[in-house]
Amino acid sequence: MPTGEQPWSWPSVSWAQFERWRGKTCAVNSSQENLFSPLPTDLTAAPDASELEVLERWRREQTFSVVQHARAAGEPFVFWEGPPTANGRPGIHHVIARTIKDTVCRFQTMLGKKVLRKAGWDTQGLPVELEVEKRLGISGKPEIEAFGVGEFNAQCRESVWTYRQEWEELSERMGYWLNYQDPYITYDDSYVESVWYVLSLFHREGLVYRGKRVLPFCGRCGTGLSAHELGQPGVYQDLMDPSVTVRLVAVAREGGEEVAADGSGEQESFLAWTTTPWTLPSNVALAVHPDLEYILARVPLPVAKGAEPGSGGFERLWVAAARAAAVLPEGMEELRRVVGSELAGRSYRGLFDASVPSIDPGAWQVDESALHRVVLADYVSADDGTGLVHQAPAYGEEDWIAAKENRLPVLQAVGEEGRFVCPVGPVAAGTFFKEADEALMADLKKRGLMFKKARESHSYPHCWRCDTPLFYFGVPAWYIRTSSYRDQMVEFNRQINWVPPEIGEKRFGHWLENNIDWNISRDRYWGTPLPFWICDGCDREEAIGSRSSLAEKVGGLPEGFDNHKPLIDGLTYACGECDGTMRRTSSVVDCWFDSGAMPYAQYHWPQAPGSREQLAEQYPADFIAEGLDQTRGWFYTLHAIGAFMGSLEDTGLPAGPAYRTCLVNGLVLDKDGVKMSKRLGNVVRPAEAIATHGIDAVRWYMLASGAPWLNKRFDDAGVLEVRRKFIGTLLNSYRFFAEYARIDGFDPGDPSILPVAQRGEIDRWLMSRVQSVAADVRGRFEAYDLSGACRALESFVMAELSNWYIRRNRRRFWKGEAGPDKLAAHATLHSALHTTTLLVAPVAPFMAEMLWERLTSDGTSVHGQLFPEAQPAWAAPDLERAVRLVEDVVVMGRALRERAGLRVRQPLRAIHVRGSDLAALELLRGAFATEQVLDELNIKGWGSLEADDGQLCRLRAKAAFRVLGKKLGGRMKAAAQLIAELDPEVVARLRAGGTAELALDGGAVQLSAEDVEISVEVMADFPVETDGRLVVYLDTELDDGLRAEGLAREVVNRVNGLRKDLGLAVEQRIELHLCGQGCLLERALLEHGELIAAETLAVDLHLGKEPAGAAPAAATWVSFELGDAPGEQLLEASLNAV
RNA sequence: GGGCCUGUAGCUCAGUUGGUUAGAGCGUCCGCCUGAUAAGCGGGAGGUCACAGGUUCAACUCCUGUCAGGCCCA
Repeated sequence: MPTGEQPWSWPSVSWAQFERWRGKTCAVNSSQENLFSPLPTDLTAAPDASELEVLERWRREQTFSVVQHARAAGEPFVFWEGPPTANGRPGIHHVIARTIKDTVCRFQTMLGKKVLRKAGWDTQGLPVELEVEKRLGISGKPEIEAFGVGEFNAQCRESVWTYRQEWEELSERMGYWLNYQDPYITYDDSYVESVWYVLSLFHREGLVYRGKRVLPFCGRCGTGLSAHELGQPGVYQDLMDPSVTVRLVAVAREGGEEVAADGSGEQESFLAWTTTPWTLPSNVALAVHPDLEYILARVPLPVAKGAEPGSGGFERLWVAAARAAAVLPEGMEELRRVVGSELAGRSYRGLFDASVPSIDPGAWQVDESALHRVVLADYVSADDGTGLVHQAPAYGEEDWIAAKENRLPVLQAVGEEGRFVCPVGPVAAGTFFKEADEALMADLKKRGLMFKKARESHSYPHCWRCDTPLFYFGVPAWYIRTSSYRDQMVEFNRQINWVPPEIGEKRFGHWLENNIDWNISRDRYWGTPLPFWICDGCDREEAIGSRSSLAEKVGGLPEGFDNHKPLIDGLTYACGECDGTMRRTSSVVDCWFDSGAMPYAQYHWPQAPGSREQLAEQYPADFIAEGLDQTRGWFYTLHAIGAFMGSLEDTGLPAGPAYRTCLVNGLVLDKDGVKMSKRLGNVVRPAEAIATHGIDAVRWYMLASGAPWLNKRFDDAGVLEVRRKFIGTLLNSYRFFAEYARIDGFDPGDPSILPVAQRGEIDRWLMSRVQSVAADVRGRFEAYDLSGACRALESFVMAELSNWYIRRNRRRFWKGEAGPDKLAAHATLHSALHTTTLLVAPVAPFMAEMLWERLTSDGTSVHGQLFPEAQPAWAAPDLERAVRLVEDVVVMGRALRERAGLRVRQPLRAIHVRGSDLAALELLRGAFATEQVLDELNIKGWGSLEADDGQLCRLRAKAAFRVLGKKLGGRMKAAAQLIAELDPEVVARLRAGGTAELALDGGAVQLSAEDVEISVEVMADFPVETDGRLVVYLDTELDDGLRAEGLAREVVNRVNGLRKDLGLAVEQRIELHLCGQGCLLERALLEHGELIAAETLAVDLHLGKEPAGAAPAAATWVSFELGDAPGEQLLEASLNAV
């Protein structure tokens, strides 16, 4: 196979295999040996070994490749694999996501589509670095740099493959077909180069800017911490911190000069509260909520103990109305009350005179006149503090956002090492931030600006490495201006088929609507280096989109250059527009950008030859599926990058969402609904679950037990139930079929098999059901309703195929000689199993393969077949309706037998049915339904089968609320009452298509048949059963003839039990000796000998204990007591195989 | 603190554009059937559809709030 022609490469496959799989030559290995061969005996009890054999066959015959080749010309169905990190172990939660992905891909392949399944690995980013730090016993950026970035990155590159084998083994074992021959690996030079190109496009379009990012910072380690690190245990510790409320003296600004706020002579101040006094020198504004009420209060100045309050004068303070009682002393007087928005723009005097350096925020143009004013912010609340929030944007995320909106300057008194960079009042430059609090507070107190001082305990983050208290700090960062095309992303999101829809509308939709610019830089080592060079002279930026242009700029790449730090950091070149040198910014890219760029980078687009064509075919994705936690992760980054890429003409990509359908799965919890964790020891290891139950059962359980997006409790008992009920029943259905098909040498290609249309009703019923179920399941898979498809199949296999068809038709398979009816039974069951096998194949690939192998024996794989479609020619809606009716009647008949204490083996004379539904009665009267009802219930005939006669039951009407509610509205209740009271004659007239008039307030209403639901009400004084539509009762009177026949059936039952106990093969003929005592039993043996012989496969039946010495002397006689009265009817039986 | 999801029988889950006896399986008790079945069938017991309001002729279903569990973010 010339794989080189393909843009992807599969392991090579011989043409013979290829052709054989496509079914062109079936001769190879297609002897009939395998046809209908038994399933492994331990398959049900221990499926693991059998599944491994299927795997071995797939491996040997390279089934995956072969199927992929067979679809190479098919219409593409684009699936993208979200890359896992290989330095984490795969868990049971990965099994559900992979089950979903594999099921959909198998289904689409069975629709004839070409589905590439390129594996991917996420290999860069902080988690990898942390793992390596741990392994090396080093911690923090300074130690990494001391260790050597080159060697550190080499270790990272190695480390990501720690569990690669485990991942690949899990994928293979669970039947997740993924092309691991040619995966995308995010650290590959080719991948990185594509990411550079994508970044260069963002830069080219002016969407990249340098800003600041406020993040928790460890002054000792000199590094910011990620959200991930903040989530480490022990990070948040309770700390006693000062809790201070300070006065910020209000001033008016006139011509740039500060003047007192009003002429009263009383000082007017804003009160602000903080637990981080060290940020006060960096204060730039006060924030109030625009809608919150604030008051200006007149309060007495503090006085010495014992002095009269107010004797020291008064001051005026602004505070949120809701906080006044908590913050202000008693005796305050409210002077004014305003909403926050009215305070906006008021000025106050800074707390310290120090000249604190300001930094360039990058993301906005600073308005210097905005310094030390009141600004508005929605996040302010009156739950604590004073309702006026001190703003230090260099040290707070929310402060930073408010500063951006108000174009505030950013003051930064504390630098990167956590030390003051300038002297502030009593605090010397170089003081550690935590140690400055006391001095700053003393200074404020001395100057009368301290309103209240306390200490309180609160939860504060510490560095997980060195336990140093963290502080929030603005560090330089690169951003993509995603907010500039937010509306486009929102619009494209509406075109995505989210399963379930609310994720897209709400969780993802809201997130997009509140989109903020994407910080793409990380000050780390193991990642895609940002391809941005900056001139150290004129600050000009350039983005470099490929290795070749980099090589051109710097005059050739050094030996061993691998697209990563540290070598790339040394590559500089002359600015050309000034005398400066272009140097790369030191950051690497957020690894989420790597995975979000996989649609392009997985094909090394656009640098690789042919990659443009590949991308054009494989973009956008038809389908992706991952866990809910990817909403703000992969789902977002794919979308954010895709929306941008589609907007550029030169990419040739369509403007629209990057993926059309996104199926989201929930978490997998333990059986008690608790998150699995190593600590609790409740982690389910995939390998163990698979070894115990087999993967098919696990896959089926994952999909069938509730909607995929709901959290799933993984319970062994649930998997066991799937095995016992669904899988067990399907396999046993096959075992039943195969056993008799082999005995009879059934050949599905036998030309004398009757066409479906000429078979009996029960066969046509099953074929009708088969094709209905095929259509239903196909539709559900197409709509990504995977659990619905599983439920439909479970119910079909268990209730209809096995419990109804096979149970009702058993005798046709094992009784009598070959003939057209037996052949039809074989053909019908074969065909039902054949279709069912195809239908379950996407979910249970191993079981399906085992069944397919035995049902067809042509050497093909079920996974290369086409998915079944509805067969309109087989549809028999009347038969389907009839069987539903039969089941209703049978259920009622069995209930009546139960109440009368009459077991089913005892024949009864008659069953009577009354009903309101004339069409139903007509169907029941038909030969097919009659036979089914009478046979199933063991009754000789219909006693009566009629419409109600007003004696046994009465016709009743109930309002059809759905229909009438719309017409009548408020008069519904009255109408329902009147309809319930309608005379039976009126109801009969309605049923016959007539009309009736209802006298309602506000005018009479004409009723017709569709306005009511007609039922029957039982009036009988003897036992009947009803479902509201039919009324059933039995003729329970027995005569000796019926009793004798009942006994004959008991005899059959006992003899067959004997056969089974003796371990006789099902087709084994016997010689049977029976001896009965009791006149009824004797009569039964005489009258029903033929029945007994036929049902027990007795070729020779002898009655009596010593009939001419036919019973061998050594015969073992077994005796049974039959009948209701003990000892009355005694049976002795002996049998021999012949 | 914010956004979102979930809450239905002892357990696991269905429940259609709101429409009148809220279903299934497991478990449990009683009975039955069985020559494929580690299965199946019938019956019994088991429900304040988390709670409280509201809209409506009508609410498990729609709206508001509360509570509980979970996820994501802060």
